[in-house]
Amino acid sequence: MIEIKKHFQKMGAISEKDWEFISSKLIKRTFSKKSVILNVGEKENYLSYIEKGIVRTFIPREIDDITMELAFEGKFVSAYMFFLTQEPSMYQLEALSDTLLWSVSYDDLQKIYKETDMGNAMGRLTNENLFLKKSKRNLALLTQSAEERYLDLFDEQPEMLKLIPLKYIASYIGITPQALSRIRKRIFFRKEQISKLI
Amino acid sequence: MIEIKKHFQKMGAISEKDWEFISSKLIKRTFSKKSVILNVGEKENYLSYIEKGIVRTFIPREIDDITMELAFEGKFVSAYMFFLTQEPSMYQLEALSDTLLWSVSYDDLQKIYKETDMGNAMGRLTNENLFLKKSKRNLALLTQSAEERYLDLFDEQPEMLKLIPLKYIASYIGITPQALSRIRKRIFFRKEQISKLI
DNA sequence: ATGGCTACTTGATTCAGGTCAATGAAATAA
DNA sequence: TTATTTCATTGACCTGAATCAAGTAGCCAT
Repeated sequence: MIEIKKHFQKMGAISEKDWEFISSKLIKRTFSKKSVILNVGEKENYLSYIEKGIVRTFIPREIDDITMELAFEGKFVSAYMFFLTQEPSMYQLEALSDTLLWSVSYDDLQKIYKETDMGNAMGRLTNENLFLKKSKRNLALLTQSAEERYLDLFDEQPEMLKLIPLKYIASYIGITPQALSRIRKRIFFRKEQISKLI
Repeated sequence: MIEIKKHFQKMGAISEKDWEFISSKLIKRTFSKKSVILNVGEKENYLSYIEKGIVRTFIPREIDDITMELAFEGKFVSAYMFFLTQEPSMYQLEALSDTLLWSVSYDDLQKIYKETDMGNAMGRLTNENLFLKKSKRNLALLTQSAEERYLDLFDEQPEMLKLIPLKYIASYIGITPQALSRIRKRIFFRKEQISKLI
């Protein structure tokens, strides 16, 4: 819980009183590897901070899921779109490894917004960050090839990606596992060609 | 300016004092059709409410621009990603028709956040809406075909789209004008077939 | 250990959409 | 009004990634 406090303090000072109120609303939740955190059709009642683990957000489909998000330690996770609207979630959330979350419920978050001084400012800044993240993903989907998106993802999350099956990564960058396999092969051969020249 | 006040009042009550402060920061800006509102490389200093007109946000490229957003009357517009980071904008903003904006500068908005009671709450809610919009676009890009995206856009913005050249719509849904032309033809022929059956 | 999953790779084929090029139709300027 | 640019359509061809199908390799679980 100390971690999450630090996260907020980076955004601006929190009074002891506010932190006491906020922390009293945080619920500790644990999930074992491969367990479901949220099912499709359910209401997303939580916004959660990942203390430990990896969470995949996806739209389940018969043949091929669509991975919307891969979230790592130190980040927030939620079917946030459905958390905000409180409509049934189209997304499923799943722990890709043993996971520890600190979660705040929708109602409690509204209380935090109302009753703490920093609540709305924190909320605004958190939303700004989420907006930036979505915007970047959007930009990538519209301007980059699948290969570029794969290489960028690798730059950003080198170690974490090793822990995630390739099929989820493929789905996240918007292609099939087969296509990713071919892209990886192509990248590998290019690297070989270059190393021969040296 | 009355319109924009109404927009905020929908989100929650504003005190007269706060509204006075906020409205004193609003700058009226007008742009004639086809004029540039923001150039690439410039700092995006404004978040603007569109009282009249249509604004296109795009990444200019030699052959084909990439249209990131089409914004209509009653909505906010900004190269918001670069407004938030205050980094040079990758986006260009252009008026597709004669346009009237009410703009607030970055510094003034920070003052509004600090000095009004409702500022952060408004900011949070505005950011939530922007996040939802981006999320929906993301979802559409990942799950729908170009044809589906075109039909959906048509459902959402039937009259406004008539005022926009097809090439911008094509670019917005992520395809070339040629591809859109073929999609439209296909849709048209399908409609003909159906009407023959009746 | 071994039988059954699941993940990954590879090949063949198909398809949506891109690219290049030409033409017609509108809008804008002279 | 006519000239010029811009926009939309159409055709021929190409390409990246999807789909279908088969095979291999690692990973549990009994």
